[in-house]
Amino acid sequence: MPRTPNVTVRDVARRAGVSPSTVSNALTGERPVSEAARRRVEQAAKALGYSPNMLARGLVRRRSHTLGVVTSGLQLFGPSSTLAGIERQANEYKYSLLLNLIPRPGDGDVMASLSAVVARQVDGLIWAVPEISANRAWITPQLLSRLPPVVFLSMRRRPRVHVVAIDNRSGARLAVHHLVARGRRRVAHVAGPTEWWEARERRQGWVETLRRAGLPASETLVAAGDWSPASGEHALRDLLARRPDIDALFVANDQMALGVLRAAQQLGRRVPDDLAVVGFDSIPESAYFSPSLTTVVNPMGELGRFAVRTLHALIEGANGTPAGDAAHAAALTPTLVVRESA
Amino acid sequence: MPRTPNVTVRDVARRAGVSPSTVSNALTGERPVSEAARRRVEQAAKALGYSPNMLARGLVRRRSHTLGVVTSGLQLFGPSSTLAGIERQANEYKYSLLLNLIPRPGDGDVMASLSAVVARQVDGLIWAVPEISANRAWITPQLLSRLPPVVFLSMRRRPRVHVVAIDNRSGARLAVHHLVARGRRRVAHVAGPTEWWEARERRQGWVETLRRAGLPASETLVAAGDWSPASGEHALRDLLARRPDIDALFVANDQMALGVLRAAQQLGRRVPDDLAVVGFDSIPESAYFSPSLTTVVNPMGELGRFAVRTLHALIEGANGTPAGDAAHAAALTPTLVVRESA
DNA sequence: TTGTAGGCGTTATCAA
DNA sequence: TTGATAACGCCTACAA
Repeated sequence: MPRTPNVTVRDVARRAGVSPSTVSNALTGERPVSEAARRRVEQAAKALGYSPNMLARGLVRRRSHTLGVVTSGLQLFGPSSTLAGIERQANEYKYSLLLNLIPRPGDGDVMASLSAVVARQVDGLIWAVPEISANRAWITPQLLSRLPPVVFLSMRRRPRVHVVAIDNRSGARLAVHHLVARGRRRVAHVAGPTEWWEARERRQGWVETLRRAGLPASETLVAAGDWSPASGEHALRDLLARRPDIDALFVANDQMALGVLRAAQQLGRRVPDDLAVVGFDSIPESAYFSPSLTTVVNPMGELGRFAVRTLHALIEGANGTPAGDAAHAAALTPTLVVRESA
Repeated sequence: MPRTPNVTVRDVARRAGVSPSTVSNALTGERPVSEAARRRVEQAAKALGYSPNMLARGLVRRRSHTLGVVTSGLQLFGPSSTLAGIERQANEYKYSLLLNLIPRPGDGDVMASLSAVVARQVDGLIWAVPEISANRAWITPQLLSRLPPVVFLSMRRRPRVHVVAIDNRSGARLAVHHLVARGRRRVAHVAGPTEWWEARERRQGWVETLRRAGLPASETLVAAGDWSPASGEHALRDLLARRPDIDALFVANDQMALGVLRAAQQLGRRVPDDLAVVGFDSIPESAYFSPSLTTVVNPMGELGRFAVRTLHALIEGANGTPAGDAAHAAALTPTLVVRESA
């Protein structure tokens, strides 16, 4: 399979009997070109199999039409849905995506990813790594000034930074409120890892709702997992050992909820009769758990799309009217889907 | 947040008191540079916050150090695991990834994706869209000659094309053999959509194994789904209506198996006693289904890594010794994980 | 070991 | 409307 040698504007120009600039103008439509010339150029381009070199174009235009995406944990439903949403919206804007995965999202060393992306001259950057411990410490005005416009996903609001996130707290409130409204009085919580911002938010929503209802939200009602089904199983056993009286459970994600359901079955607690369970995320499988899982619908795809739209506005604003200078934060609100488990 | 104006090699050179080429050589290590010069260059680069422009470098070197990945269905476990594997291996080789998603994988119109990727001068291409109906019709020598080296994932072998795939058929054999060896005699099959190559392979493995064991593999023992849990549920009802005598089921993926388990429970068939069930894929949740699912482990991540290694060899060979000219195909073999359902 | 000059493929500028 | 020319930022001969 011998590669065809590069066909350039000059080749097309020669064949069409015009100058390189005319070829460029004809193909990009930047400036008007006579109908005759345009036709000849298009013919020549097709005949030669010409395809413009975006690297060269990017070099002179100082625009790569590429967005960098740094994310993590792609094998999970959430991050991959977000990525899919990002891609769809980027496609609509004719952006390409440069993908970079971070192996350990809790790690602070992000310089490699950062410079890889920046060196490739992306027009904007979406930071979709979840906020864990101090893995946002690198965000300084100093460093940001060397980056293209950045939109951060799933982290708490910060001054002078653009953030787009799911409103985890309100999602948790939805879930817990549903349980309380059904008459449950001892609502426990299986939390995600404390280091995760999203886990803390969901827990906070649980606390707030119980307090508001005049119900206890004590430490003994909480067990933390690591998002995995195994940890959910473990958490329920722990919880029941400490507090055999609980009658409902808000679980911080669907995977752990799956483990909870299994453990409940093994321990002879009927769901929802003895123990009502609500999850979070709404992974596709959750509708087919036994019993099917009542859960919070996390609009991950929409989050991705929204991030791209925000970034697009930032990029356009950057070299036009200096629009988006005031950093802003936006939150998408989850909904609740009620099924058998609660 | 004002963007810093571009810092170039010339700026670094001026500050370090050397020539641009010395800067280049010092930073890339292409050619030897005196220790003194190197130190001054590095200092200057750091002070100026210099970051090389990969677009410019790619233009002159004719190497973008970027791999294009075209895939589909990212919200599913398989494709996203593969992508994660691709990324990991690409990272080790210092490649960046240009991601492109195809909305409808059964569609034949792939030219947009193709030219977007080619125009960005990727050094190689991984085509990870599943083979469905005639969505490979575009693969012609004519067109391939205009593309960089391409590795195709998950499709049947073809002459003059590099293919890396999971050996679906042998995975299916593993599953069915397990059922037969446990004494099951009427083993039905919930298949994926006929249009999918992978679905046909898995079904073929089912047929082969039953034939070899002298057991029937008739049409009435097959129901096709669309990979979703809902379709699995539906398929089991159909199957039992036709053939109430079946005692085992090989399901073409874990998601459908989840639907099957649920339907079985509702219909009062005990798994595995009345009906043994084996799935395919080994999604993380499957270990926590009730009962936990015996299934075929699909090395998706490994597939991605392998694809990148293959592509890397192709790229290196392309402009060195003309190595990988003979197209080749490789298949990764799945394994079986035995749990409660069979 | 270092510097100079030229060009990678494209678009922008300016003059025709 | 068109064409020559000069960048964009970098690397690689080649010369010193």
